[in-house]
Amino acid sequence: MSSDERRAEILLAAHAVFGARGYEGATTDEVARAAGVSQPYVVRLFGTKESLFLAVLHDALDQLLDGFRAELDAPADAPAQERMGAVYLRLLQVRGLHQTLSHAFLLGGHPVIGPAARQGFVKVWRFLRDEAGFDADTAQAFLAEGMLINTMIGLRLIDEVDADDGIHELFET
Amino acid sequence: MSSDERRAEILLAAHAVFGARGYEGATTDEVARAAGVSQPYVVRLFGTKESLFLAVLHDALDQLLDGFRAELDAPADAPAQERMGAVYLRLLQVRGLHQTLSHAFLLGGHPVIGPAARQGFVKVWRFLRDEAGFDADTAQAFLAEGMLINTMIGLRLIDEVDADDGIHELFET
DNA sequence: CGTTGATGTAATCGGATGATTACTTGAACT
DNA sequence: AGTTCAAGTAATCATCCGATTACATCAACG
Repeated sequence: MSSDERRAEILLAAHAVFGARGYEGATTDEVARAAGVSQPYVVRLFGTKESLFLAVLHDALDQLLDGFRAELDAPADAPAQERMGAVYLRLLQVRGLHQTLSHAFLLGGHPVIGPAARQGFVKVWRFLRDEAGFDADTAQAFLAEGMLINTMIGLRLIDEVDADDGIHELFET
Repeated sequence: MSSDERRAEILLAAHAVFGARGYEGATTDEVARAAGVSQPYVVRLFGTKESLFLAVLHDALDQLLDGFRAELDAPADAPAQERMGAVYLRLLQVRGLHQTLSHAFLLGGHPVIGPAARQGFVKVWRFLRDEAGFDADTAQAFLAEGMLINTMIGLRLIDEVDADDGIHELFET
C-alpha cells in the first residue's frame, strides 16, 4: 500500500481513538492497532503524536467545512440552519469526529494544539457568518446546539435514551 | 491541618489541574504541588486518581446545583434563565470547574467516570425541568448555551477577543 | 515518660508509552 | 544478477506516573 493510502487509513482510525480517549488518553499503539499497522510506523508517518493529532483536527475541520459548503451549493430545500444541522449529524458516520473536535476545543491551554483549535473554531464562525449568511444570533444559537450535540455524543447519552425519561425528553426536543 | 481541611484544599487545586489538562493529562503530582502537599499524600487521601476525579466531579455538580437552588430561593429580580445564567458565570470563580465538567462529559465511554458523568448531566436536566420550571425547549436552549460557554472557556477564546473581530462579535452576542 | 494515632514525606517500584534504531521484504530499474 | 529505495516491523530505550512502603514528626492521653 502506498504511504498516502496508509496515512488516510491511520487518520480514520485516529479519529475514533482520539475521540474516545482524548489527546492524552489515546496512545499511538492503539491508533496503530486500529489501523492494522505497527506503532513505530504511525510515528514515522506522522512524526509525533502531537502532529498526528493536529492532522486529525485539520481533517475534521476540513470535512466539516467541505460538507457545509457542498450543502450550500446544493438546491435549497429547507431553511439554512436545518440543512447545515443535517450535514453536522451526517458526519456521525466518521466515528469520533465530533468528540475529537470537542477534545481539541478543551485544549486551549496547550502551546501547539491550543492555537490550532482556536483558529479552527474561528474559521467555523466566519463560515457561518460570511458564507452561510447567518446573522450573529443565529450563528451563536447554531454553534450552541452543536456543542450540546457534542456533549450528548461524548456522554453516550443515547445508550440510556430508553432507560431515563429525562434523556428521552431531551432527545425529542 | 486536619485531613478534612487538606482534602478540601486538594479538591480546589484538583479543579484547576483537571480542568486545564483533563483526566488523563493531569497528574497526581501536579495536583499535589498545586495544593502544597506531597504526591503520595494526595493518593492516600483519595485512594486513586480515578476517585479523586470523581470527587471533583461531584463537587462541581454540587456547587452548580446548590448555586442554582440558592438563586431560586432568592427574590426574583429577572427572568429565571438570566438568573441561572448569572449563577453559572459566577462559578468562573472556581478555576477549572466548567472545564472539568466538560472533560467529564467527554468520558462517557469510561467504565467508572462515564456513568457518573451521565448521572450528573441528567440531574442538571431534571433540576431545570422539575425545580426551575423550565419547559423542555427552554431547558435545552439553556444547556446548549452553557456548552457553548464551556467551549469558549476551554478554547481560552477570551485571550483573543481583542485580536479577532469574529471572536469579539461572538462575545458581544 | 511511654504509647498511640494522625499528619505527612522520601524513596522507590513497576508498568505504560512515545520515540529510536536496526533490520527485513519486495518491487523497480538498470 | 545487482542496486536502490519505499514500506514495514521487532526490539529496545528513556521517561513519566500512579501507587506502595517505610519512615519521621508531634500532639493527646493515661
